[in-house]
Amino acid sequence: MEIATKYDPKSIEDKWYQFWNVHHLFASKPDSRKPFTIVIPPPNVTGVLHMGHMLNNTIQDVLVRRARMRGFNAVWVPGTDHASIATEAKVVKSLADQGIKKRDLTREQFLEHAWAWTHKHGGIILQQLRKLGASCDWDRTAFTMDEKRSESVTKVFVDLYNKGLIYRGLRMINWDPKALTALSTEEVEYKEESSKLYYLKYYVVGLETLENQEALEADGNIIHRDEKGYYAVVATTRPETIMGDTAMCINPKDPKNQWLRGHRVIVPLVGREVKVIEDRYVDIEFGTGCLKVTPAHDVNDYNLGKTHNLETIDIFNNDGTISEQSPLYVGMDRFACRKQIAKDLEAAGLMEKVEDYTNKVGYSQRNPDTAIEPRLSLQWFLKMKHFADIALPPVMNDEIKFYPDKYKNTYRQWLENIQDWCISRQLWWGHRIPAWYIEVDGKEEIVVAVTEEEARKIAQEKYNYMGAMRQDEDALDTWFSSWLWPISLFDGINNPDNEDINYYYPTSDLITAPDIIFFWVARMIMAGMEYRHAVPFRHVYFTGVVRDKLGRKMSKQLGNSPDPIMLMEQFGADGVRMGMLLSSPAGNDLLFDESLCEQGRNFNNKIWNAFRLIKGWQVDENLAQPQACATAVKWFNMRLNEVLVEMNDHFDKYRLSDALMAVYKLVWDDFCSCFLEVVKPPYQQPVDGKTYNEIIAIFDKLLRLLHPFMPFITEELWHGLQERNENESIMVAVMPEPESGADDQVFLQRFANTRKVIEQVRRVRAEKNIAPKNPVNLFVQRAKKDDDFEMDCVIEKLCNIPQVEYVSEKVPGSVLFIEQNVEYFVPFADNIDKDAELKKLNDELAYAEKFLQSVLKKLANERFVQNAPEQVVAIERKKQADAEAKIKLLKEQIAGLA
RNA sequence: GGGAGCUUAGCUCAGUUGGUUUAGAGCAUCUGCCUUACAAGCAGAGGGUCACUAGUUCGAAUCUAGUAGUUCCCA
Repeated sequence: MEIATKYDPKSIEDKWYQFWNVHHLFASKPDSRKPFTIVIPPPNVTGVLHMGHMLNNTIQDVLVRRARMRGFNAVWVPGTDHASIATEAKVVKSLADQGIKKRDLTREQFLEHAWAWTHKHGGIILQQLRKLGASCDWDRTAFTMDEKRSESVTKVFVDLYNKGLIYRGLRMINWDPKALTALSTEEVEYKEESSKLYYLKYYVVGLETLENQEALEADGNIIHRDEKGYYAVVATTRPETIMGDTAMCINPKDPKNQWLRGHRVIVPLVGREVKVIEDRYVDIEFGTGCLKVTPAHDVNDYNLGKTHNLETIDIFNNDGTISEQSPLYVGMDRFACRKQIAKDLEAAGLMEKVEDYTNKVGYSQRNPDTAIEPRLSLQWFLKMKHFADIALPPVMNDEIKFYPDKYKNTYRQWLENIQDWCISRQLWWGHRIPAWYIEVDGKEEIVVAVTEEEARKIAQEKYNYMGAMRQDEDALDTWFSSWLWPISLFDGINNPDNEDINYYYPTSDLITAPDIIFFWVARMIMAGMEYRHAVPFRHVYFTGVVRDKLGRKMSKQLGNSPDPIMLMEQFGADGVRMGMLLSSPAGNDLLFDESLCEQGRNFNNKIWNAFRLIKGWQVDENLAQPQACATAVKWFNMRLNEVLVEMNDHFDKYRLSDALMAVYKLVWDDFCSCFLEVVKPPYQQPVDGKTYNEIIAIFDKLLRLLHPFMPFITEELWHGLQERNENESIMVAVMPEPESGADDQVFLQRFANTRKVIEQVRRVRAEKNIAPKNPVNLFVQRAKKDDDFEMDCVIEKLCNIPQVEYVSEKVPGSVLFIEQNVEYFVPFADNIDKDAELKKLNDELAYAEKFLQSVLKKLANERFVQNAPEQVVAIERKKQADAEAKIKLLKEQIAGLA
């Protein structure tokens, strides 16, 4: 059989993915086995695969494949999210490119375009996941806006409204002037930026003459006056909002501004007279201690306005331009207006000074270039107190475990300071709010129901109303559907007692990024507790952020994100999977570098070639098994068992990269570099049947162990290893599990020591430039033990030594080394570099003596001997004895050479 | 401003209850090899004052406090 020397992933990946699909190996139905459920964090329906998805979905696939092989009825449910704001923005832009304006379309027309767009671009990402090898149950693919999911959302809205948990109210909300919609507080991201602090003059009304000399002269007053009169100075970062000023506020305890008490001041340029109010809220230290109050455009000012009964003047249109309510600059953009007003204030002599200033500005998460505008608006809200109360305990008592668990803190903090969730969005792409407005006796009433028919019924019953109804124009926040995902995927809202939901819920693991812990994770827990009275998942594994090797977040703007599809073409899906996993310990950011994928590809190639080696052998069933092979097989099986224990432990802690590294080293260092080298028959000679079968069994186990990490190559080789039935797959083969008591620690230690001897001999060969094909001799200065034959044959094979010999005397003319306080001699009559050997021995001696000293120092300390546990002292005494023995040997060797 | 985390080899990270750790791994580096599965490879080697300071202890990478740097979350 001819097998290529290099592994070519391209030729096999599609073949096996199709094979799995055709044989329905990803599909799951409830049965008597234990379920293992993962629901995919639904990617944006019109999105394309990026490195974050690669990491996230690789991890999910590893966990699902492993669970499947461990006998669980594993299901991984895929789907996509409608991503209201992002998708609507894309559709609006695409329409604009065709010369169509959204506002010229009806809601129905727009939605037609949006669905067309979704059908065209939707699901690309799910196709791409197939390339990665994702073993999703594709028959279950869902979309947050498909029929079942939409129905679930509507039902939940109506239910929560009826429970009094959803209300509609006028509140200060975060407004995105680009997307033209309200946002929740979570969707605002604060960025630090360097801006200006403008100091504006507010002249005091009617204070041309000094009427109250005493107040003016009181201690601490800081009084401003120029030829036009007395004035207060207000520091602001947003001078354009002065058109909405309806008061000026000072702190009643601020000595600087006592003289302003009870006066009125004139808003610069605007000319409006406003009163000076007093409130402890004002920070005395900030700026001058005088605060301009704009109740329509700042949350804190709004609260002041409520307390002090101030007028509210909304000077902005919804797109961030100046509104007709403003006396000046109508129609101008807010930022253009800021520049202009600064100039005009300067020109009018109303600007005291301008300073550089660093402040934090809130930006829209979905439109990172758009500063959000606080705005008073009528929106729908979900009361969160109740949900915080039910969602906190399961995480705090570890019913849901977070990996890493530091996120418990973050979670608790958020829930303890939770604000009501603004769930309405002024968008069309999404779930339309099931609320209808009617006019009863000149008053607006709201009817909330799942369908219009039902709404009509309620209107009639409750208000005896049969007239026209107008449905709310707004859609719901996308997260208001995502939070139901683990339930709605199994139709658990519409059919709360169906077989699927009862079987698959609660799900097992959730794999997601920490930046959506509030948006999604917390809210899923809330929905789960509310609608299933049970947690939605047992474990939450927060992946790190994929960064480039300079530590920068990957982004389109920087162009520092590789194309995952290209990567997979270059290194193979298995290679990329491995690259993703290798350097991503749970919760740590992953500094991605293509070289990691290269490492993955190299590993694939290594396995490929190990396979080539084994399959290239002739087998002779009549040959007796050589001792070296018997030893190697015995050792490797024990070693494998050890690694199985280690890997299970890593998996239990969600340390996937450590689990992968453990099997990586097992395959490369133990299996390829050691085991195969021992059992490898001499050139062009056959291998004995017993050993061969054992090798095949071992390789089979290794492939199964590797399968969750690298599904394609393992399936290919597993089928090449021996004849399989037509529908057999490694995907559903049994995962090797550790056997307790299978490994003999003494034997393992002996083998480890043997490997050290081998290394020493190889070092000697390397130092002396002896080619591997030239045999050398090895003499051991001790009596031969009964079981030495087990290990000697391994040394002989790996070092090309005819026979290991035991002697009672030193062997002159040798290079020597000490291992486990036994002397070994490699005779080397020709040219021993005495000086070099002496130097080496002296260095070793110096090291050993220094070590002995540190041990003796410890033992000389009475308090140590008295206080430390007996065991610890015994260990130190053993160290002492060993060191002394070694020093003795070294001294002898030095004497012998000199 | 409040909170949480991090700082160990050139890089990315392990290091479980303080004691077989004068500290491990992978990658990278250096040396020698196209040896018969693999140069996407083989054999070998070098590399660290565990951020800094003080303390607790017989004993500190590990515990405590402070300092510096850094990341994230919240306001």
